[in-house]
Amino acid sequence: MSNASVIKSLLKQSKQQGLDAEGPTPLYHQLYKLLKEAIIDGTVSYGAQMPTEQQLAEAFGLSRITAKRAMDELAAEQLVERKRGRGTNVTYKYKPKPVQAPLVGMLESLESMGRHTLIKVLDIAELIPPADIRQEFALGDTETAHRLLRVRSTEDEKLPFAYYTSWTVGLKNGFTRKLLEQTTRFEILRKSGIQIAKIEQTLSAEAAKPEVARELDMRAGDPLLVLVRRSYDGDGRLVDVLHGLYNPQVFQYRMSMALDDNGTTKVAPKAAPKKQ
Amino acid sequence: MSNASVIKSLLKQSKQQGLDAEGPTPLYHQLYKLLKEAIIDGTVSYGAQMPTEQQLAEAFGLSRITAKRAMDELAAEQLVERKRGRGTNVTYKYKPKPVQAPLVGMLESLESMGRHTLIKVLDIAELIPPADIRQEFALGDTETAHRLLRVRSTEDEKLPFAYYTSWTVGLKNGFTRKLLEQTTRFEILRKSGIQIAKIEQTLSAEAAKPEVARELDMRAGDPLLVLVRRSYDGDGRLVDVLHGLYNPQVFQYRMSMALDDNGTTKVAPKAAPKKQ
DNA sequence: CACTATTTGTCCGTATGTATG
DNA sequence: TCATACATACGGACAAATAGT
Repeated sequence: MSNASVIKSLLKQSKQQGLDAEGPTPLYHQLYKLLKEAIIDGTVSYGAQMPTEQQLAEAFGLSRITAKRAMDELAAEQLVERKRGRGTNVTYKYKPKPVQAPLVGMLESLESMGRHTLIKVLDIAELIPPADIRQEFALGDTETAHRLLRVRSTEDEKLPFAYYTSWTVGLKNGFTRKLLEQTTRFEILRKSGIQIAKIEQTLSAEAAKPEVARELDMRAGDPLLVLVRRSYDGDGRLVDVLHGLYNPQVFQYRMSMALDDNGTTKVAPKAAPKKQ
Repeated sequence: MSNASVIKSLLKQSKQQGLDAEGPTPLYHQLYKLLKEAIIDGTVSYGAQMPTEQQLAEAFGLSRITAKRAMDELAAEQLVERKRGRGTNVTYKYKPKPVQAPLVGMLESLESMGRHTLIKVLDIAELIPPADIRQEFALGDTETAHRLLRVRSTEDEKLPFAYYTSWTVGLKNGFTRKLLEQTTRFEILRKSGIQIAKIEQTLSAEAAKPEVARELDMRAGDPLLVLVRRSYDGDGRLVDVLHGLYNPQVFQYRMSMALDDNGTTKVAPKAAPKKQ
């Protein structure tokens, strides 16, 4: 029996997700959901024979009718085909997501990726920052800083994938739209006499706010990859805070490490927009 | 009427989540869940009066008995207190999470952080992987791999912050619970004759599925930081795929870089659970 | 004190859905 | 397919506690 292993695999799965006879959701629906997942994610593949009603009933400890109903629901959605005397076969074709193409280019820093991406400047302003930012810079209640709102997208597909909010102190002339679209922010700082000596980066995740979701072509509440980068000058003073919000569908942060025998690591971070 | 606004808010919520009379899960349970969320996240606060059974019934278009049952379930969990003639009041105290403190400790790899954390093994199984994993390992339709489900939490506060799913091929004896709780997975691989020579890590973000949310004490749909790590042996063969899902409230990935004049970087990744 | 409105508690009868053997 | 048991959901009716007039 080739499907003996299939049943076994499903059973183990059920221990995790649990078929709960006590819970409020009906058993046939729990089983249906479990089977559907196994089909959708390709655990049982196209054309494969599903377990029989009898086998399911025994394996999960339910009656045959309950197993039948679960399978009927699958059939109603055309995920399987049922034939009297022949059994039930999967008719859903699992489509693997386009494999993550090996990353192009290699970038030392998440933000300095001039070539194949496009920057749109949403806003340039010098204003009083919110309390948390003021505290980080140790600014007084009325002191100002330069805030930038920008969106980065792929040049070819015009697919927006990053939303940046940055706060900078100690700028003489501020930013201009033209400068920002041509050169990097890093360069502008350097020309303004500010030399970055150290950066601290933190990666996290958060839900997209509506205004960000709109710009990134996502829905509010969708998960975002978050990069917070604090840049310090030679004297250890914080001069810039950057919040980068990335659509994880399009952009991922990637790094590769070679291990020697001790387990010591050599790290080489890379990052790039994925190919669709 | 002071609770008019509460009802209004709940109704809007219901349009979001939707009370579905057709669906398989019973109405009283759907309503119960909706109300519970509103209480847990502080939408209706401690001591506040809940809508009456009559109001709920009208607002959601159900019978009083159904509304009553939902409220009774809340009372059974001591989330509310019910008194004849007086109504139903919230007895759950919403606790806002304290502000994130700076990180402590330093770790070479996200997974090898033995000291101050605790691992719980949810499941050990040898089963047929879903198609995407099978493809990565180049496995046939019936070949199996070893799957581990684990949860990592802080030792002191017992605060779960990471949910690991890992797939491993080429294991002789599989894993045992005892081994996993004592030594690292990395060690077990080494003893099984598998030497890891290179790893590839990708950081991303995704929404929490219900079974993960449950283990991490979060809500389904909440954003998670995702680490996917592929480990290769000396011959460049993929031997292990690890999916780490991290609660970003508790855990962040941090790295620090020193810059020289050229902009060349020396990277030192660190990661640690935050202090509450 | 009674009277009333409000709100929950309890019970009935009925129809439909779920699950078993 | 059938008979059976139990859960869900509805509408209605009445009782009991509470608070205000």
